[in-house]
Amino acid sequence: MRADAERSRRRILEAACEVFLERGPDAPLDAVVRRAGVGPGTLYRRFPDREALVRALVTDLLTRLAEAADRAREAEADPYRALRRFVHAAADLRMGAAIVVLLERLVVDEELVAARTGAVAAVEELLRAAQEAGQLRTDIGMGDLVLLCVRVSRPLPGGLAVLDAGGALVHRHLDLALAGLRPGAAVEESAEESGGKAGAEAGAEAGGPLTFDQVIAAAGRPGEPGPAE
Amino acid sequence: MRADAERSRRRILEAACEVFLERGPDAPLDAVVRRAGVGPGTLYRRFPDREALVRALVTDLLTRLAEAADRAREAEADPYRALRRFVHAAADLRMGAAIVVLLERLVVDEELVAARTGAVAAVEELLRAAQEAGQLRTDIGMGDLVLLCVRVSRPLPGGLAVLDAGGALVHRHLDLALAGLRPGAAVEESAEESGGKAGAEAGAEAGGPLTFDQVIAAAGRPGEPGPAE
DNA sequence: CTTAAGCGGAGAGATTTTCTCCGCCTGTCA
DNA sequence: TGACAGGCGGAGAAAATCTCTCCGCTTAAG
Repeated sequence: MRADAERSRRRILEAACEVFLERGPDAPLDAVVRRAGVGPGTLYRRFPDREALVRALVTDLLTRLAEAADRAREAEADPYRALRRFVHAAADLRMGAAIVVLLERLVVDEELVAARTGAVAAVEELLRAAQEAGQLRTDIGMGDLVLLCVRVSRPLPGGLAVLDAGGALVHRHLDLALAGLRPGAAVEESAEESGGKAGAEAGAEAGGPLTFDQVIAAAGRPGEPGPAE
Repeated sequence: MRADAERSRRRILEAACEVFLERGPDAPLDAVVRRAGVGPGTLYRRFPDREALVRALVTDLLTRLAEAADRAREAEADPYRALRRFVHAAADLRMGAAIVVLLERLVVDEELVAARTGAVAAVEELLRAAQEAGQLRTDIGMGDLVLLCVRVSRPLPGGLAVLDAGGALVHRHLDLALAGLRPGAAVEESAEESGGKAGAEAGAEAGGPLTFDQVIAAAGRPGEPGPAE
């Protein structure tokens, strides 16, 4: 593959990552093209359709995610610090967030499951180690960790995104969130007094840690719930 | 106003709130119509254009937000519990998140500023009280509180939204985030070791508490930054 | 029972999005 | 250095989506 072709490919993938993150997986490919600063032809030659682009992106991200986890574990002897380093790295790379946005649009074939399993295993290892060392609350599951990452590291809506310039704010808020996961942190009774409005019945079991399987199950079906997306 | 007209109006506002929250302030009004289960005619008769709808929505939300803050302060003697109650109420009503999404699309006239000031004052009061009582870290600003609320209570992207069914998960994660704001919570050195990739220069001053004014300033300008949204 | 306000939906027109084709440019290898 | 295969950007046709109006039927209110 020619050098400039490879460069284009990477620019497209990076642009796609950000665009999908900001505008959802249905964002016009045109927007990707514009952000990448290439012509439409270039995108469609490399990725025949939306599915191909998304698949390439997800595979790439899952791989890097697993690598980041391994690197974090090697770089920090302290289990909590390793976990923290990983979480920050994932946020930097816009990964955690991007993946869940995208997974739902794909038929998850074997290759994808393999990549996902690898990444999850690496992160789970970090989580478990921190919990066993008594440095993290034990009522937190992989699902909680992943979702918290997604929530905190997603770009803010609309004009607020500028606050995140450079990523400094994301890191600040990630640390705030992580602080809530330390064993010392106060735990509130869920109380269930939620107020009159929103349904008080627990759809997902609110009590225990959220497992990763629950997250996968939810991501599995496209637009099933709700009154016609 | 006839009873059914009022009912339609409310259904439209509720639908609009969710749709704008999920798909941004440019979401097709068609989608609002579909979710509300009314005909297009009904929407356009009540709200001549997008601006009218957005304005009605924001005004309504700001008012309710201020009310919720007052109610929380009266219901709980303990300052931290009052703040917590308010935060959960705001999440239930999809408010904090909706407002910031929408404010940027509006010319903020006097009426809007008044409503906003009222709401902010009420919440600021809650925050200050909790901090003075020593129940909350003092390196947290209104901006942090608001943004954390936005981040945690926004609907999850895509299919993951089903995990939030009933709102149980949002409340769980809100409590996790709040736990990170307690005085006891561990504070990390920001370290700035972010990793090679993302720019390490601090766009927003990463150090101190984020003020509400900073948030407003950011929300003020539409799509100024970035390489052509 | 009367009546006017309200409602849902069909659909015209405008806008946006997808994707192809083609002529020029640029790495790469001899 | 020169030749050329592969790559590039962009114009633009075809399809999809979105906005908003008009109209005949329904329904709340007196």
